[in-house]
Amino acid sequence: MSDDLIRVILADDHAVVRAGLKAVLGAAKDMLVVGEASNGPEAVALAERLTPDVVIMDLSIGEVDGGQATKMLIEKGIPSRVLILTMHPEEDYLVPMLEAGASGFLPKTAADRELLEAVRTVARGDVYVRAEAARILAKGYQRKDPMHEDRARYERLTERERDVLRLTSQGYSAPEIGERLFISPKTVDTYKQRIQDKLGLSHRHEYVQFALRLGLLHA
Amino acid sequence: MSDDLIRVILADDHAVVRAGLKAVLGAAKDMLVVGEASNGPEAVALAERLTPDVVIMDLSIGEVDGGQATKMLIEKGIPSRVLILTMHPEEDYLVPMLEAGASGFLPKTAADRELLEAVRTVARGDVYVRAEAARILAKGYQRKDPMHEDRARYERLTERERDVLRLTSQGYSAPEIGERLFISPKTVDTYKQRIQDKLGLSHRHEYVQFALRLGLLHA
DNA sequence: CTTCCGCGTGGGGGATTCCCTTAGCGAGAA
DNA sequence: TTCTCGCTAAGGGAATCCCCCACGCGGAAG
Repeated sequence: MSDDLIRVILADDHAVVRAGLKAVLGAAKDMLVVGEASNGPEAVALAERLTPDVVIMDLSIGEVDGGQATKMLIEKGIPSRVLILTMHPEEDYLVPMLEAGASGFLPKTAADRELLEAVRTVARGDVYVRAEAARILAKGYQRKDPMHEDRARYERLTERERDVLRLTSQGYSAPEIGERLFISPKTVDTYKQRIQDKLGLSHRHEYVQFALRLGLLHA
Repeated sequence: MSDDLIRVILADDHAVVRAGLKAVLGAAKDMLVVGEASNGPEAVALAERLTPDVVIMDLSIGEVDGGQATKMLIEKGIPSRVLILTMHPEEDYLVPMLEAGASGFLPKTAADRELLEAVRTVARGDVYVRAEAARILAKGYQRKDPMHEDRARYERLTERERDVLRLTSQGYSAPEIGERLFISPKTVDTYKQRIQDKLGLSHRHEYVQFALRLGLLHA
């Protein structure tokens, strides 16, 4: 196995990026690009067929993102390792990707030799994470929990309660919300009361902060 | 001039992307990559020194983005053409970039030959825009004006009025804002009245929408 | 087959907030 | 000086918010 070439699939929706990766990997004598995909499902199908050693995966490749594609690979039992290569900084995605089953994480700002080193590392079955990112692994779990708590509490809300939470955080008053949902303003009041009981949100600004954290606004 | 090589500078903070561009452009007999930069100021300095025919510029390259770097090139009177190459869709950035002085705009999803065609087009002094993006140019100006109007109106507000606008859109009530700014709730009322006079915002949800458009939230 | 609970729906009433008008004061411009 | 601009503030009626309570329905537990 150690004499064989490392077989690699590239999954990125940017043609220039794929070209760049092919150029870099092609210069290495111990690697071979055996396939390319421009979206998530394509990458999964290709990996299932070719069972490469490594899949180099971008995070934002169409509707099915790299994280979902990675999970699919794991669930299907495909033995390929996944190396996440993205323009997003480690802070936001490192931990979720490793949880999804990725074996390595590298920002696109990385130099060529770092990429080759990462590919070889994950091909060996090891996990590749940059030294600077090690701190994230230590700290990251602390600030991910409150986010998950928020999300979990939000999931416990009723459909109507979520409507009221969203609209209230957008600045609508109870009568205005009542018009939109075709219910009485007093009913809206009731939902606000329930939201307060369930989430502990009392003032309106807490609604806004909560909605901002959950990404409920900007819609 | 038509016999000469098209001299190109690459400005992108992603090493792999630069490698990819070099690979693609290197395959073309009529082009030559004469320099690389990984951030905006570096790109400007390099272009000033080498006066290439084309600068291929990414939008998000550090603190000084591609738009600012493009403006700097224009202001310094550097004769190089700028081709914006980005992962962002045309809808959001095409018009602002052309206004900033760019000669071309291409998403990174574009194929190799499209990139070469774009480089040759801007090197000739023409403007390169994809066919699908022509629609944006027709429609874009209609929806960019209100944005500029919003921004312009916001600039006309006084410091205190902006504070109240921001805090109100975050969901704070007049008494709460008064506490934060160390003024009376009634004074906050006054500012809200002025904001309504100047911006025509009456209901709270209009505050939120306005602040969302202006990017005042998420802070 | 009851009983119970979750969910959507509504009301009453006191406290609070909002909206609109009016106004004083200090600093810089005309 | 006089005028304008920005920051400050109050009064009062209308609207909203907050908290407690109530009803009907459908599914789950008993």
